[in-house]
Amino acid sequence: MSILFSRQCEYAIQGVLYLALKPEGEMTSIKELTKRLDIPYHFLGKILQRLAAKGLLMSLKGPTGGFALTKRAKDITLFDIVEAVDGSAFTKNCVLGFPECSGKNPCAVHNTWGRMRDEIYEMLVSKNISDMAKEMKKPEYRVAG
Amino acid sequence: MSILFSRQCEYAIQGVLYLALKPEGEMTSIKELTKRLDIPYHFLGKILQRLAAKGLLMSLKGPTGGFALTKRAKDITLFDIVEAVDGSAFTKNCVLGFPECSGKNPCAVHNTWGRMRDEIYEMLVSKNISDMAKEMKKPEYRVAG
DNA sequence: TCATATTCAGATTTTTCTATCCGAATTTAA
DNA sequence: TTAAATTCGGATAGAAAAATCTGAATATGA
Repeated sequence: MSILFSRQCEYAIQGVLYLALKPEGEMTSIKELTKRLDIPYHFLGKILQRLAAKGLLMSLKGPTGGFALTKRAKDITLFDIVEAVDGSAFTKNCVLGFPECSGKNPCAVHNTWGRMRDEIYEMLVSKNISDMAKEMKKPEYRVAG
Repeated sequence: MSILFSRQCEYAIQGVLYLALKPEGEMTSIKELTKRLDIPYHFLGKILQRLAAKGLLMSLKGPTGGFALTKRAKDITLFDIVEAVDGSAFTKNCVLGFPECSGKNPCAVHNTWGRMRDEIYEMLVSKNISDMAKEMKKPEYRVAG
């Protein structure tokens, strides 16, 4: 079970991190991505199409075609990806599910969770994709096979 | 979309918080609960049955029947409920979804998220249901209608 | 005893998310 | 020009979660 993000969103993050290690402008095919990461082919295709539609990725058909980042990896944050795929519901909704929870009518963990939510948000915007990908020793070999 | 917990779990928490305001030993029917909280009748029934099976609640059939806490509200934490319904997957899995993420092979937010996860856990075990329910001005009237 | 109000158990439906399939459009390179 | 490799678009299937339905069992009180 996914924790904070939908599975789609996790796949999107993993894919973009992989793309971030590529030389700028080089195209990467879904085929290569799904071979290295452990993600179903057609599902990842859909996800990358969505990211392309949102302007995060560019795409090219034909042999030598594939996907690439539209911006430099330095200028992309985790939050950009999460927002594009899952939206920003987690910044708004009550963590206990009370529909009317708010500052004036707080649930019992409203303030505590508020601080944590801010920390999570900070985590998502603070690091860029380029640094993150390099930080992980071998993001592309994470999955055995 | 729910954030950290499944919808079932959110409903369970809301229900138990409501029960915590009742005099010790008093039975509360699903009917009353679903009238005050905004939760589908039969779904809540299933959830309370599960909590009863796990030993958190007791139940009684017939008129004047219903559900009640088995322990004093002071001795129940949010974590007790979350664990009973959602299990403890969120304490284990990688937040970015990398299947092989671990201390030796960490993803780019492994340590940061680890700290946050611990804080969340701390939040779940630190407060008891009794204090929480009282803290909220009127947990039972949260939902308009 | 009997009508009523409840929980209980299991099956079923609905909705949402995940994943797959297929054929068309596009691009490359021989 | 043609074969091959890719993305694209839309439909479909499958799985999981959420919600509903139905009838049985049980308890209450008149």
